[in-house]
Amino acid sequence: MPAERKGGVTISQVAEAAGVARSSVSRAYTKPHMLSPETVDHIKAVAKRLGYVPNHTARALSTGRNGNIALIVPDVANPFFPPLIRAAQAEAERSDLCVFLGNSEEDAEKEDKLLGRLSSQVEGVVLASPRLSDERILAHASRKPMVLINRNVEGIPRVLIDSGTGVAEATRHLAELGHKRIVYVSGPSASWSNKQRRAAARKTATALGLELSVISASVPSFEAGLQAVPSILSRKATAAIAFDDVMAQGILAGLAARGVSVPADFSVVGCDDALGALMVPVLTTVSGQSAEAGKVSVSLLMQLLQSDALGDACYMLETHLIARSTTSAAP
Amino acid sequence: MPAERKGGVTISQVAEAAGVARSSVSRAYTKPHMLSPETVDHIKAVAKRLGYVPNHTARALSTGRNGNIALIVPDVANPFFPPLIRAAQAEAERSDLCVFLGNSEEDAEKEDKLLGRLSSQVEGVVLASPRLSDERILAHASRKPMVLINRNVEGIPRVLIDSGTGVAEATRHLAELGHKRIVYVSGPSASWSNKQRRAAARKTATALGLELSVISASVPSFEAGLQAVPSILSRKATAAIAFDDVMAQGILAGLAARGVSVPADFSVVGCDDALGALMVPVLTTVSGQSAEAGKVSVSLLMQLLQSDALGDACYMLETHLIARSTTSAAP
DNA sequence: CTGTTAGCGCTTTCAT
DNA sequence: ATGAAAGCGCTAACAG
Repeated sequence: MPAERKGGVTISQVAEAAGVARSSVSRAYTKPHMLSPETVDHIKAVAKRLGYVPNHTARALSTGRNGNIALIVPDVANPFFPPLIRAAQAEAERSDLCVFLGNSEEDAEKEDKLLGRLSSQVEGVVLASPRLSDERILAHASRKPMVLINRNVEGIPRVLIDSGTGVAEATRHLAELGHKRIVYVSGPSASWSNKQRRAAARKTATALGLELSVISASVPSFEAGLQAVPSILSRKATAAIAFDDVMAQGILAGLAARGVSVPADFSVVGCDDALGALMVPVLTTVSGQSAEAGKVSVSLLMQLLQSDALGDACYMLETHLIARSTTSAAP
Repeated sequence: MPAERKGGVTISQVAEAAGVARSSVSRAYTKPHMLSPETVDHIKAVAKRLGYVPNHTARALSTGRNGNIALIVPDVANPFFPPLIRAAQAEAERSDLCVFLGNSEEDAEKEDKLLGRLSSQVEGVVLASPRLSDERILAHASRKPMVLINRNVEGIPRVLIDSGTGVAEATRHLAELGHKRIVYVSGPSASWSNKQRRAAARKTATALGLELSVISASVPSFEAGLQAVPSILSRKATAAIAFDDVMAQGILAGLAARGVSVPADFSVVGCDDALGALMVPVLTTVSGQSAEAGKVSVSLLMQLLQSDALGDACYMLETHLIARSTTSAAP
């Protein structure tokens, strides 16, 4: 039994047992149309009887293609990513690819290492919300086909979730509700999305005559949101736009703990719609598209793998405000 | 440039450039102690200059070990799993393993396929909350080292989160609060955890003289929880224990929509503590341990890979009630 | 259609 | 301490 578990049946054994050449066995699996139907049947029958299973590794070494891709994310546990991962998986499966998942823990160095470690066994990689520098990203991209999610590096195919539009809508929404002072609670500084959101909030606020101040957090966590609350309150703001839903949720909790009721006394809007309608009260947020991003990214990667030249592909995904119950007229 | 991207530097090129044999280059990486320090330095220097990176696939073919493991879960997007995945990753990394992630979409057949597809390129697999039959699991386990999470199949190393104790505590908690009629909102029928939780609820309820009825749902989703609400209410129950936090959240939402206030009019408790304290009101739940399970499972797998015989390992993780704010005295 | 012959890039005895 | 040579299991020209 341990013998069966070890190694396994090889193509040669099948070939001998079937009385054909090794190449025929190989062809029976990869190019059946090149063999007579009877031969194929015969070979497959013998193979099955022997319990033959093609060795993926050997095939990969020979062909140079391993049928794997890597997906690297900053934090699997951040609810923004699971839908993305799920969709990417599904799309990969359509092309019969397996996916390595890498978790960088929001750390640029770790991301770098993962890229190095994984890239030797995949055909391409999709890098989601990288915290790495443009230089390093370019370096890796020059060695392996790569597509980026939520990072705008020219020359590398990328899918961008344009949360700028959604955040602008959110800001306008708050303005219309009569808010005058609002705060943007910032996320990771290396995050493209964060820069984009902050810029959109600032621009719109200025255009509308709102006062906007920014509070910084490095990691987008519930905790970070919670801790931002005293600072938010001290600025006499009546509404906050958070980098993402998780932080928004933390802000909600912090507000509740201080007896500030939402949305009566204070309005908050999140980003990504990662928590969906799971909460009570239901969070006003900016739509996410993370699943779509996951899907599109691997589909782009597929194209990249086939045509090599994909040009300077940049796929934009629209977002918009989803007004639910954490925003209302300014107190 | 595309030339650089193709293939890559091989051991032979390094050997030639360094004026040594291929085997020496190999040894410089895998058995440095067999070479003189100077030779190692020299080789590594040349290798670095050339941008040499050992080819994982070739090495795997030669050694028979690929340094990969597979982790298969029913649903990445279910908040129970991300922490598990994260912890498993981290533990795998400690042993310098890469992990393939498989998502079965709560579907037994898909799980079966994934297992087949992945097992040819990994050294072992950890199967979390499988929906597959014991037979199929055993079949796969006989071909590849495997450890199970939340599934009790004798002979296969497994880590079990004993939510029975926690659910019993929860039931007792409700009894003490004066609830007389409670309902257990069931999860996937193929889930070991579900059976265990239901059994614990039933047993404790009986012992305490509570009336317990069970409502079935096949997929543990927010939606499923939401849809269970009419049925729950029709049974005149005053409290519900849900298979997991996500369903509990759905129930909360359904209750809110019908104007039933929690915990004043109705109490609900979840399971897994997957949502942590992210919600308002904060969910009373049974602790989860999913991260610990992820960690322990790959650590067990490591042992299994080394010693082959691991005996009938069965690692139990304790759980207990976390009383927060969705439970209170019966109305 | 099918067999022969080289490798893919690396590890690993076996010599030296 | 280092080199030479033989594969790991499979695919891919190139012949027939």
